[in-house]
Amino acid sequence: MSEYTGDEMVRIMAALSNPHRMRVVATLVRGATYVSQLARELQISRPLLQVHLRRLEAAGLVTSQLQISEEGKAMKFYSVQSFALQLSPESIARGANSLTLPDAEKDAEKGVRDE
Amino acid sequence: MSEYTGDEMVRIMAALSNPHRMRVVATLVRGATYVSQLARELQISRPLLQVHLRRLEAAGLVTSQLQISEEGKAMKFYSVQSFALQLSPESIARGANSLTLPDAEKDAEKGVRDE
DNA sequence: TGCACGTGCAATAGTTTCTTTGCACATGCA
DNA sequence: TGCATGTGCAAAGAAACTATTGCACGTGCA
Repeated sequence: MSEYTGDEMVRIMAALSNPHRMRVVATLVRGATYVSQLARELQISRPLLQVHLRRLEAAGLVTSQLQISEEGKAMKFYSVQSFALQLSPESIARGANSLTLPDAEKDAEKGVRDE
Repeated sequence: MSEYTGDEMVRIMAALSNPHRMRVVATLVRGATYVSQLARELQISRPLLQVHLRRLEAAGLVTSQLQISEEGKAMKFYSVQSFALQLSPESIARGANSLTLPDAEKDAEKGVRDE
C-alpha cells in the first residue's frame, strides 16, 4: 500500500483526533447510516454532526451517498473508507520530508536539499 | 504491544497533526538535541519551539533532560520516546470505546483524584 | 563591561476549532 | 392543515491553538 504524504498524515490525524469524530467512525464501522439516525445514536445535534462529517469526508475517511427512500425522502448515507496509517517516530520522520512548508512552497517542489 | 486508550489516541494524534511538531520528531529521531540548536535547525523561534516541545512532551512522545555542559551552561536535551499507533477504522472503533465522555472530562482534568 | 550563548515565562494578537441556535426546504400521513 | 420525518446552511460566541514580542535569569570570555 502506498504511503501517505506528510500533508495527508496531518489531515488524517487532525480529523481523527476528536472524540466525536472517533465515535462517528466507530459507528460507521458497524454499517452505513444516514445523518439523522447517526445523530440520534451519538446523542449529538445534527448540525454539529454535519460539521464533523464534513471534516471526516474532507480527510477522505468517510464517503457520502444520497439515497431516496421508498417514501420519497432523501437520506444521506455515510460509510467509512478504509485507511491504514502507522504512527511511529520513523513514519513521522518519513512524512515530515514531504511536508509543504507554509513559507516556501515552491522550494519544496523542486529542491530537496536540506543541509 | 499494549494498546492506547481513546483519550491517549486523541492526545497523540493531536500532538502529531502539526507540521512543526512532525519536524521536531523527525529531527529528534536522528539524535537528541537541545532547544536552541533545534530551533536553529528548524528555522523557528525558540519560544514557539518550546510550546511545541511542551505539547509533544505532554503527549508522552518526547522526553527532556537537563544537562550541564563543560562550560557550565544548562542545556535541555530532548529525545523521542518510542511509540506505535496503528490508525485504521477498526483501531479507531476500539479506541472510541474507552473515550471519557465530555462531562467526565472536566472532572478528570480539574479533579486531583483520578479514580 | 559588553557580547554571545544557554534557559525560562508572560502578554498579546490572529486564526482556527467547536458548538449552539435558528431558519430554510422537502416528503408522508392522520 | 399540522406534525412527523428527512435534508441543507449561516450566524455567533466560547474555547483552543499558533505565533510573535519582550523581558527575566544564568554562564563564559575578549
